Amino acid sequence: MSDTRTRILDLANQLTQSRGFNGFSYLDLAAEIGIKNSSIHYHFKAKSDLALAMVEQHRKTTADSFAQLDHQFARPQDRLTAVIQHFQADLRDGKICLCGMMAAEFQSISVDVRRELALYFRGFQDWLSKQFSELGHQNPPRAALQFLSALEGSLLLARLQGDVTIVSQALDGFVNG
Amino acid sequence: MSDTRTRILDLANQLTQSRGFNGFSYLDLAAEIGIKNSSIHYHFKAKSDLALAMVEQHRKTTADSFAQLDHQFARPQDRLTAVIQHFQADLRDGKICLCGMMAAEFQSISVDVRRELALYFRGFQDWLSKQFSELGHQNPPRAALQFLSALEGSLLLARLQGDVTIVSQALDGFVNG
DNA sequence: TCTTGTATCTACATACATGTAGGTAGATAT
DNA sequence: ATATCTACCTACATGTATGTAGATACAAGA
Repeated sequence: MSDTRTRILDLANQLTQSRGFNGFSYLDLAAEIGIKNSSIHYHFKAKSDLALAMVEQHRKTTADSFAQLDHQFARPQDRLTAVIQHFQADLRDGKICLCGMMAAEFQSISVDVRRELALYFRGFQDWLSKQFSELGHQNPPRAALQFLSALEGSLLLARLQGDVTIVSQALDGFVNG
Repeated sequence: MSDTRTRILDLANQLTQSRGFNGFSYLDLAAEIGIKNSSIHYHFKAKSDLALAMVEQHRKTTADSFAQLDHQFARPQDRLTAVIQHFQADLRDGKICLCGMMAAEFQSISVDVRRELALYFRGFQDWLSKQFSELGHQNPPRAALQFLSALEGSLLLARLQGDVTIVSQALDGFVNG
């Protein structure tokens, strides 16, 4: 895999997180990377192929991150806190969850990408569920869904209001009391 | 105010809720209404004017709806349930919260529209806060923020997974237990 | 050396989005 | 009757998005 391909994916990731997948073009990518837009087509024939590659890659790196958190922190609360801080860090650059962004663009994406997105959220929810299970919650999958929903929604509100603490406010019931 | 202007606003509302504000064009509006795209410009000089008019109108109709719920239902729980059912009804047509959708498109909208969106969410949160206050919550504004975040996030997840019950699952802690 | 693959390029095709300029037809007001 | 307003129109300008066709430079393998 060429370095250029990686650079395209990374840049597309950033732009999707800030502007949405429909918020940038191959011309934007090409200009920033310093090649021609037809060269982007060489790596990703259609933009929908780029979308699929992005979500597939993001699913994998996210799974890795979860595995890493599992052995980095002994307490589930600390893992959840780390997750929250991760999203807050992106938020400071105006970036929100890649897959949340694409979920908002649901109508314009292919069924392949939709399926991949659904798998991402399922993986996220399953991992959260394990954390709440360890914490002794009576209904871990439910708690996981509530955490995930609150996270995605609060990211939208926090960015709009320019206040990253909105995310922690929306989620503090899960990691504390 | 002409009937055409109203039809434009209504259609733009529906399309924003399903495809996002950047997911339709003046040509789409014109084709559906049966006029030319330049006639849309007559009513809304620029697309950003349309955005502003939409959010302003939505703020007003939402405020009216809240006032109506207040005297239609005696118990705050019933009002919250009605709100949830309202969003679930839209969801069955593939439509999610107008302002949630536009919040996701944050980067591409003008500061005027951003301010109007922020006012919408503030109004929503304030009303929710009153409900939780009546219910004896210890921190009503916090509960309101959590409800609102979970609502917006669960709409994205529910639409992606094609399961409206995800919304009630994400919010049942607020209206029950 | 010849062939194949990789990564890029130039040039073009097609479509759409956003708007502007200027005209028209009918209603209303003076 | 004349002037103005409302709501629409045709025609066009400009820019952008997505993508294709075909050429080029260069490296590696048979």
